[in-house]
Amino acid sequence: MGPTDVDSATQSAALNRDATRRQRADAKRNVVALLEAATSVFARTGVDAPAKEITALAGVGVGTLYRHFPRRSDLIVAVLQQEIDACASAATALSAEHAPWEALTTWIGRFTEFVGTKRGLASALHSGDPAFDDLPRYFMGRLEPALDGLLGAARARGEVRADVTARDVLLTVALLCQPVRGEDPHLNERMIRIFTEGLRHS
Amino acid sequence: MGPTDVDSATQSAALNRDATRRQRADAKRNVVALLEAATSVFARTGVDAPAKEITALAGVGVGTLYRHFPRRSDLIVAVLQQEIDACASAATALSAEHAPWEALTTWIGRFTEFVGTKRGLASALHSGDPAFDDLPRYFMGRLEPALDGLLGAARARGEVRADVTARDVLLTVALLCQPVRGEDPHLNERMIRIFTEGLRHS
DNA sequence: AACTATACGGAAGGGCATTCCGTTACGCAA
DNA sequence: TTGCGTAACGGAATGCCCTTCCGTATAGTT
Repeated sequence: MGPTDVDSATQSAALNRDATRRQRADAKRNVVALLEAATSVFARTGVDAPAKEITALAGVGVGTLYRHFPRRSDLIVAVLQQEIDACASAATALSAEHAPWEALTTWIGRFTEFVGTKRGLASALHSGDPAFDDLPRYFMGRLEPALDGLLGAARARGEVRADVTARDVLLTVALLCQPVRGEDPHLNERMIRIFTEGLRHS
Repeated sequence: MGPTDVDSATQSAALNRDATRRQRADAKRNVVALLEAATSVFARTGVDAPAKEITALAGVGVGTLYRHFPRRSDLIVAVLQQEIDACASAATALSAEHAPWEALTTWIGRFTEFVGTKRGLASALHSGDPAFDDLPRYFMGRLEPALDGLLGAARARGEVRADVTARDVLLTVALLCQPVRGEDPHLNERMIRIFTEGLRHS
């Protein structure tokens, strides 16, 4: 995690502080520590991990966590921001390098890997919990336009049915990425491949 | 809910009591009250509803709930049993009345409606929580053979790709049934239709 | 009517999320 | 450099919910 990422995460976490923004050095350090701890814990235990586990690893009190990330989703968004952004920009790269259909399927694979790796991201995204309201917003805000480009190109060539939106695909794949207990981990890839196949045919 | 259903639910709840099974009348009454309350609460709040809400509606103590349904899934299974069974037997009826492909897609529609209506069933089905272990077991035990018949018939005619199992389809559709906050409710149907379309094409 | 196993109810125990507030220490200004 | 105002800290306290446990009540039998 480079310094740039940290800065942007810090800014998003501590939303618009007033003009004379004096962000104290210790506060900044703690935000970084929390983000690193959360990244590690989310990867291991999933996004539902107890808050205490994160604060313990970061070496701060729970109060500090809640100060910087009032809602759980704030923390999750901050952790995932970089990865979501990377995924979004992969779309433009792919569309430059590949034919539309291939770019589309490759990107879906990339996206699948991303969501599937983040335990619980998908279910958080679709949970009814209002605490996660911001996550889908950010997620969609970045990825919908990205996918829309790929989808539009393929559609223009008649390679994709016309009645499917980027939003549809994003939501579907996100749903299909959810790991199923006791099932072959490749199940999800297979399901997504079948769905993708369905995209061609009206 | 007829007396037959109650009996079967009661039996499943109080697993193999010994030969001289004396099920007390008050116990039976309470089981019925709990099932009715749970049905109502699940429909309103979802399967994650606090246990207390159910016991309060049933007019019993929490201890009574846990006696009859030691794990949460026991209660959910009991509530859903009839509907799962109905869905399973619809499969044989459909395969008798329709051509394989049509029977298959019709049944998937039926199944979609069933899962989609039950708030939280899908996520309970896929939650990591070991308390729900029995639900997928029962669910699969009943529905996998049912769907397998439909799928096999369609596959025999070359109307379905060979590399897809009943289990795959069941899990996928169950995932795709999950309602997404703030999205068109028809989204799910649409996603499932696209997936189904993908089933035809290898 | 007495007896016994069954079942009841809710208090107790424990975990986790979130809030609150007395204490700490950063950073500016004199 | 020193002192002050305030951002920020930490963790105890609160509250919700799940689950267990056990003293009490009662159905059903003799």
